[in-house]
Amino acid sequence: MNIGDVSNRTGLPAKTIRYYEDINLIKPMRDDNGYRRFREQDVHKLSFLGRARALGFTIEDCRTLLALYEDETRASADVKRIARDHLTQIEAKIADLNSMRDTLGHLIDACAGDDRPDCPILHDLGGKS
Amino acid sequence: MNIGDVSNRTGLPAKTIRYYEDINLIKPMRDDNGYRRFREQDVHKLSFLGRARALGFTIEDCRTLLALYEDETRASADVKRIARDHLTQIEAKIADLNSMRDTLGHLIDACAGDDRPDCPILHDLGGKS
DNA sequence: CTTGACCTTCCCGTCACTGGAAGCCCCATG
DNA sequence: CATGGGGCTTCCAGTGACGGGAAGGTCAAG
Repeated sequence: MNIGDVSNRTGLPAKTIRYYEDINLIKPMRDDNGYRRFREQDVHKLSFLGRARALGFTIEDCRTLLALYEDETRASADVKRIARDHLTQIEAKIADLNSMRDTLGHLIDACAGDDRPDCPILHDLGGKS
Repeated sequence: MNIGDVSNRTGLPAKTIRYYEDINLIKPMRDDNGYRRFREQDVHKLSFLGRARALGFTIEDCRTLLALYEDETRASADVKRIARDHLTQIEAKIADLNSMRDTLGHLIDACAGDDRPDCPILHDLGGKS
């Protein structure tokens, strides 16, 4: 299977697949013409990576998770710890964004949005004094 | 005022202040020894930028907002549009993160987190088949 | 034989900084 | 007057996770 087929099957851009090879997440074979040749095993790994990335795990987390996935003697506690740490990060980000959304929402509501210059948004950014 | 004082007063790292000069957000004077000399006006602009960045506006948004801030003939509608667009982005990000949090939360709850290898998190990442 | 779709590598750009090196400037102390 | 330490300068490189695009090799169809 060539990279285009793998891209179609996994939904990952070819660029991303090459990148994952660059950083040693996958090691596809090579044909005589230099083309990458992917086995089912590679496609499976890439699908795994796609799903892990979609859950927001960093590439380094993905690397670790993939290693655990392939380690029959893993402890699920190790996986759970990574996931929990990541969840904590996500929740922190959500909190940040919620705070921004609230502030911004109030300012937008207070702004007339017409052709006059008076603007509570700019007033707030300029200092609450 | 030197960059260190401005950093203390605005809370922005000196590196960031230099960067903002590099990209023409501010134009501090220079002393004979080459040191940047900041006026109150510069400090005020930097505080504005710090608050706008804290609300998650991109640098380019900040540039536009600063220009509007200094334009007495602005229309508040222009400001409001930028803010609303940004709010939309924030809400999209929050939705993404909430979805990640929910999925991840369920998986974490389902994972024993002990020394056995069975792990619903990895199982899910490996494909729901 | 040519066209056009794939594939390859390589390098630069993204965004908003951050770290660090090498070197100048200024003030206080011995 | 020398020295030491902190502050300032510029410049270069790295971050994360790719994406764009150039230059060129490969392959199957018409």
